[in-house]
Amino acid sequence: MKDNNDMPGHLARRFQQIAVAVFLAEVGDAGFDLTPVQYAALATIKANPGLDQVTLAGLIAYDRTTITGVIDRLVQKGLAERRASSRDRRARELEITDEGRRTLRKITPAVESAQRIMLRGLSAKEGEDLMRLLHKAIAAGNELSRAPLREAQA
Amino acid sequence: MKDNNDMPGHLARRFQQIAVAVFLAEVGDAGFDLTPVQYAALATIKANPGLDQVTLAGLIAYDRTTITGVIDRLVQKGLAERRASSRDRRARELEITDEGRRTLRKITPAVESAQRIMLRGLSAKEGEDLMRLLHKAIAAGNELSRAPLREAQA
DNA sequence: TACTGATAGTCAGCATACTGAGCAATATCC
DNA sequence: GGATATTGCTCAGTATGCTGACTATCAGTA
Repeated sequence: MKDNNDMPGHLARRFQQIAVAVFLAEVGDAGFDLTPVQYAALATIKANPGLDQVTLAGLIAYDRTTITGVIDRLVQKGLAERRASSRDRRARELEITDEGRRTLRKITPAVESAQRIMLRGLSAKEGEDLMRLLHKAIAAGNELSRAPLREAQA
Repeated sequence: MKDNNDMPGHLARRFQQIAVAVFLAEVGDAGFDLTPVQYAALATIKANPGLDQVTLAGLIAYDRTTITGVIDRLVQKGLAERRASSRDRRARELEITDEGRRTLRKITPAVESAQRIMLRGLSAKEGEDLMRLLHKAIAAGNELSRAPLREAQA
């Protein structure tokens, strides 16, 4: 019988599990309390000032019902702001705060360190291969989840 | 600046996200309501009759606080049973039911189909490479999460 | 302009995952 | 044998991530 540990789905779960643990440990050691999900959202808000929640969700492949809570927590920590949009009264425009910018800058080393640690069992070439293969598999499966990656609108 | 989508942690999250969606879709289409996590637990109970919860958790790298709820749901669906252990009154022995065995047998094609679909963007060799690299990275990071993989005790 | 459909966001509910705490039972050490 | 440490399990609390439903708003069209 095929072992669970030989199924790609199970490997995906374990790699993600380790990745999250490593991220939280590194960022925590650096003195910050930010999850991988919150980090990605904050970095994307910084890179796309004034974007709305649906666009943000698309850029990082989060479900729109998940992004609500993530932003709630970023706002509550004073790292981001949520404003009503002037062009579309349904939408909320997101901005990073100065505090958010400071936090992003300070945790960057920890985040980069975490990415290295998750690949520490692999050579540089193997790490690149893994990234490339994950990219390729993800691109092919992008539309299969409820929260696919979406390019920003022009 | 490095894009989120080039970080291994983010790729891990996306691959897992797609893997879960594909699994639920395939198994759901086959007429069953079982999550990837519940499937792995049930298959492992079947392969190791009478094991206790901590051992089960170790075999599939789940946290011990997570396994409680997973087993609750398997028991509630009539797929597994939880009995007091005779040797250790703290422990619970787990058994698969006939219904659980039937379910496992019937959903196997859907589970296998799901594993193929998650790799559909890759050639056979690329799929093998991805599995091998994930294995290697996971082995090196095993102890970094709160729920590492553990071999069964002799 | 009124109708229709689509879109932005939220909410309730459920299932992972984890932290940290606690209880009961077992194992170990003196 | 009794104190101590460890182990198996559970629980409360928090954070993703999803389904499905709902409101408010917008866009397109008859």
